[in-house]
Amino acid sequence: MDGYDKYAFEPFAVTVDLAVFTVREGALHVLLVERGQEPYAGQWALPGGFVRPDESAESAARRELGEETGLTDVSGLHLEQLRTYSEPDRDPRMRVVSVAFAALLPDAPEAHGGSDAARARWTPYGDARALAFDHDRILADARDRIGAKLEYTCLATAFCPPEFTLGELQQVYETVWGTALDRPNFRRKVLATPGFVEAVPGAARLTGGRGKPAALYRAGTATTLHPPLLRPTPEGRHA
Amino acid sequence: MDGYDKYAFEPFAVTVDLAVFTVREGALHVLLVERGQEPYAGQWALPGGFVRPDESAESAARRELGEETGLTDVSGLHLEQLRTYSEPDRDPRMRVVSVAFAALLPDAPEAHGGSDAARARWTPYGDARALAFDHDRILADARDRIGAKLEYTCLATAFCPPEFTLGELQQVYETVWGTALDRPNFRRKVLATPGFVEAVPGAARLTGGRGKPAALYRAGTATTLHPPLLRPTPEGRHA
DNA sequence: TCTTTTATAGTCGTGATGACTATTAAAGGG
DNA sequence: CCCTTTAATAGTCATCACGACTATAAAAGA
Repeated sequence: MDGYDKYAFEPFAVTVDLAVFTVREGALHVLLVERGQEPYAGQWALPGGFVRPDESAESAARRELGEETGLTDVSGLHLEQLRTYSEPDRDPRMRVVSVAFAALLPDAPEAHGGSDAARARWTPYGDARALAFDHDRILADARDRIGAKLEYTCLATAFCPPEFTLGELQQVYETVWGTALDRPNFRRKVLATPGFVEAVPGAARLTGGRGKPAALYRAGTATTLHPPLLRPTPEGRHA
Repeated sequence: MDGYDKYAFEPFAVTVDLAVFTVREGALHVLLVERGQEPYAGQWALPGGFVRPDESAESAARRELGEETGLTDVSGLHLEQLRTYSEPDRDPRMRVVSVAFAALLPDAPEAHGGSDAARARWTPYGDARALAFDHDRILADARDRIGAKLEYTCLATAFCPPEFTLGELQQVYETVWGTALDRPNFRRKVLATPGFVEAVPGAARLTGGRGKPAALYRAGTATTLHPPLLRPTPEGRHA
């Protein structure tokens, strides 16, 4: 931070880009917007925008999250900074440094498109390819991070509505990781971790299903998982 | 990224700040520089500087790492992006967004101070307080991250010279975590993890010690620890 | 009523790990 | 030159977490 007058510094534009995830119909979906102008006009991109003079990147990200999802209250949603992308040529017009965020939504309300980008749409993760700028990489990094954090945090409940069944929670893991989990073992692990979930006392149950109704749970107060809930290893040795 | 012409955007200065760690004499040390000018003149700060027009934040961070440590070759050192700090008031003069990095050094060569900051010094982590700007927080975040990554990565070898004993490796863990570890158990765990370390075949040994000479090891090819090497939990339940 | 479906309960064996004890190989002091 | 100190290395043992199962319960639909 020394040397403000020793080195000239170029002014940068600073933006935020958001990888907004939800689990819909057993598949991981991500919110994309269609670009209306060059460069990459007509291509899909992650929602985002410029950081304004009076706000931090976190504030800008949450503001954009509200604008792009059309939700009126985004204060409780999980939003975390991923990393910053600053390759000199990542925007063909000018020097743009982008702070990337990942957001997790429980339900999947149809995107209505905010003032900034009217054509926002939920897209299955696998279909989100050939995005504008370096957004393919940002999106892949975001998914990697979320998948890894499921192992050692209680983050999975951020994908769930306020009350949920253990089956729904398990489906979050299976969807993000792309692997099947043993149901009794998953149940044992979740219930054995204090503060991960807490039972809804009213013996409530979920309607609509075919089999035995499932008990409802709420997210607990714990934030980390000790010991972690490791995803099954396709190859290699260990536990 | 839409709306380049809809919203005016303020130009930002973009800097990198580095939390450079090493283990020296059984204590975690961090590289600090003394500020020569306002604001915070005379106070200590993390080394860093402006990102230049033709380089990414990663390039700038590695360049600064070389300048501040005085090392001629920093290409092999561990350097990772932490997160970006962008509070509007973090620099009293202007809007500065800083991308923070953590770097790990094996040996602790006395800092010689580069062109940018002549007064770089290794400081015990506990003594690094009241730093300029928001560097107290950056430094704390950096230590948290490094400590957490020791659990599930092979990062600890980045603190060690090319050849090291298991005792030295254990001291890295104990120093960063601030806890004592059981030596036979640590040894069993490290050797049972394939690719963490590999024995130096020449039955080499470390000189200078008092007791039985220790075998030497090199860093292996593995990067992650499965299952992780969890730090002992002071409170609470689990493994 | 019988089958299907899903949630929940429990069992069993193995591997990882915390807490130890024992042995080996050096330095240093008397 | 022995004997103590120091540190590395080699075990042992019990507990716990977890993967792989099997069994039971409670609903919907035929």
